[in-house]
Amino acid sequence: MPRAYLAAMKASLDTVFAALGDPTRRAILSMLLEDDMAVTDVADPFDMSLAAISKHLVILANAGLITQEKRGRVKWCKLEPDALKQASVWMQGFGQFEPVNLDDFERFLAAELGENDDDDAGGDDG
Amino acid sequence: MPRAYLAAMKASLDTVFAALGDPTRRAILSMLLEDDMAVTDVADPFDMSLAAISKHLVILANAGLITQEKRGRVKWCKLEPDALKQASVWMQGFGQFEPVNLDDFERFLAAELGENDDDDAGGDDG
DNA sequence: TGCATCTTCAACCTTTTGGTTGAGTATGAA
DNA sequence: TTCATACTCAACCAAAAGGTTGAAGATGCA
Repeated sequence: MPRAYLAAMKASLDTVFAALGDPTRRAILSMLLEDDMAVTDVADPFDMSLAAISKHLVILANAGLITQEKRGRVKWCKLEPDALKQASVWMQGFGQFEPVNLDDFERFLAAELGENDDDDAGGDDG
Repeated sequence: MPRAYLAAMKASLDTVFAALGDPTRRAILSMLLEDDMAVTDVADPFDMSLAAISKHLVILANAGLITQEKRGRVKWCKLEPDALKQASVWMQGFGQFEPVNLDDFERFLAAELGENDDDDAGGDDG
């Protein structure tokens, strides 16, 4: 098999993309965009046991997408966006996309919400 | 749950990232970077049945990452890099990465091969 | 010490995923 | 028509993923 294909099969990309494949884990990453959080607080908005969230966090940590640091009883979770970089490089290699900025990201989120979220009555800030 | 998290859970992102989570499927995408291919030819380098590859192709097509067009007996598979774009936007929203160009991509592939592939004697350029 | 809190572990369950095989369909060629 | 090629379908299987529950460690507090 040609060598570039081996690179595409690299394990680290594997763990990153597999981690991103689960919607709960992507939601967790989005939450951590705003601030570091304790495991309990990460779990809070989800309709799922703490143990399940704990497992998701292990998967994210193994992929390098977050780090966890215990201070006292509390284990703090921190987003590590650098781990996304190699995956991003891989993806952009395909499309030669133009660079994307935060504006694009926010517009993207807004568009997604417009499609999805019809219980969002009002509260639209521009 | 805050609205941005819902966006992070969007189904289309889900299918794209889940599709990318499998190393065989990423390898297929890499192969299609070079040229459109028939299903049989896609399957050829893999140590796996044609039926298995056929299923992978369905997953890639459902994620919008490829399209398939039947001409005669042959079903041609074509890379659709645009589907990667929204995933790329999502990822870049996290890191505010600098734009990446094809050079970066190739350097990335080279570095991966350096780590992995020790039958690669020489060819190390800084 | 005793108790509450934060988190993980272990055992278990169900569903999904990724693979196989053999048969079946569609097309092309002789 | 007959045969070969290109691909998919259906049934099945094993392993992995994602969830649950209850118990068990750590740690902090009174």
